Amino acid sequence: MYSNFTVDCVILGFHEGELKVLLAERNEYPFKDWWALPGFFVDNDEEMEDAVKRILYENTGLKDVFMDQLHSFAGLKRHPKGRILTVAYYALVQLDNTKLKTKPVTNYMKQAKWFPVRNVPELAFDHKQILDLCLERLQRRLAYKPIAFELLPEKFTLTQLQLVYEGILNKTLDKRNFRKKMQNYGFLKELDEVQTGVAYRAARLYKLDKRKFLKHFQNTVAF
Amino acid sequence: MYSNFTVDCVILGFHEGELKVLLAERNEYPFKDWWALPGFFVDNDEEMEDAVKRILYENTGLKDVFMDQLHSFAGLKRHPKGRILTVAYYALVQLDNTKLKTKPVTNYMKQAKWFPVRNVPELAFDHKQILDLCLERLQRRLAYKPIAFELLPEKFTLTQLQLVYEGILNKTLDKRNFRKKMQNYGFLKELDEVQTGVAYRAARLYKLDKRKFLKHFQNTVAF
DNA sequence: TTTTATAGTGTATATTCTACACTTTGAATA
DNA sequence: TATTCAAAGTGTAGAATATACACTATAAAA
Repeated sequence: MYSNFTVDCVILGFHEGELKVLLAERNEYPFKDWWALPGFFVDNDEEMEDAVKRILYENTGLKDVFMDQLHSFAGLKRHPKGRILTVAYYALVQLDNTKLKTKPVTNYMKQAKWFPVRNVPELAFDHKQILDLCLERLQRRLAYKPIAFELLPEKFTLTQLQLVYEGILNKTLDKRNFRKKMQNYGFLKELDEVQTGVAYRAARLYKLDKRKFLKHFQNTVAF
Repeated sequence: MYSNFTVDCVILGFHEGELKVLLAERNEYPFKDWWALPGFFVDNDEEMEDAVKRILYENTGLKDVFMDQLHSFAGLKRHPKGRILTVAYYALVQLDNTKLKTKPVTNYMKQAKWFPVRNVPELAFDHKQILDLCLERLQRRLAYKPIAFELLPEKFTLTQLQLVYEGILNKTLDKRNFRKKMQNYGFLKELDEVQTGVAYRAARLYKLDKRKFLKHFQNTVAF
């Protein structure tokens, strides 16, 4: 049995040097045929986080992803059928070519598709607002949560890491300064491995030492 | 008519050099006679923010206060009567001696009282968790939102401002460095007035130039 | 062997952060 | 009116961090 509130998910991935968001094409009124953030009613006996996981799985086939609550929206006019409270979450997934395929659908939606976050079609409900808030939050949280690393595979190059930072911050960064700073933090483990399958000099691979990361930022407050 | 979700308010003020939170003593089951964050069901035709304003007014007699959404809680076990989703907000009020009196009550609560935030009694539901999350958020947001100023009267001394920062960050700061930094930001207007009613050298009064403050922080993201 | 595309690296300057202690002021009071 | 009291107000030197900036190294492909 459904409860009376929904969760909406801003599902983000990083692909081709760009931050992408997964959108679903609705197959139900209101906003039939519009693109929207994947979301649905939470079951009565279901924890919110489990509902988010379920929606994530239905849309991407992925499990065990990083997620965090964003904000709740309950405007009287946000839904044409009357107020429906929604709790927005964001989820960060590690995309690679095999995972890029979206799962083809529940009955209430036609398809899911990845879009560059700064270039999305018009969205249903107040979902554009939710997306914008999400991007703003990510920029802040990037400074103290391991957000960038959740978007990358376990082993990554410094250039990939920089591209993720640039994608979230929406600005370019200086390569040398970026590397210096990251390496000074001391939470990157340099591996004895390099990239494979590239037609040029292969870059060194790194891993995040999450314990050190968390320790580094647990008590870091500005001032 | 009531909707099926509530708002809970972390109402904060600054008094006697300390950050204080307003708690209400419940007069209803569950948790009758326990201290709790003031909160109540949102009316069906009421915006959430208006519900927060209403609760704030009922408890303090104050209007026009700064507020911000914090987080939503919908755990299946948070309320003994079954899941009740609550949207937590925080509100920052300018306390002074005249405003310290709390309004004596609606029928669902016996009294409201101010407590030091780091020394509250055991709280009903998951309200301690909400309060802790609030304090953590405030520490982060202090760096880019005019939180400290919402807790102070329009005209304030630098020492008062420092005490607010210290109260929120829960640590002491160096006086000279604090002043240097604040004055360098350039969003404080030095007034031609000083404190009155003190038995020692009166301190200069300052005002916040909110436009400059917002401009200063609108695009400030770490990195 | 040359080309190509990206990896990888250092330095000088400016800015910000930190630690730290004494003098000034104004009201109260003796 | 001189003294006491309590807080206001102030500067500097050294450390750490941030910024701007351009070339060489490497590996695969042609």
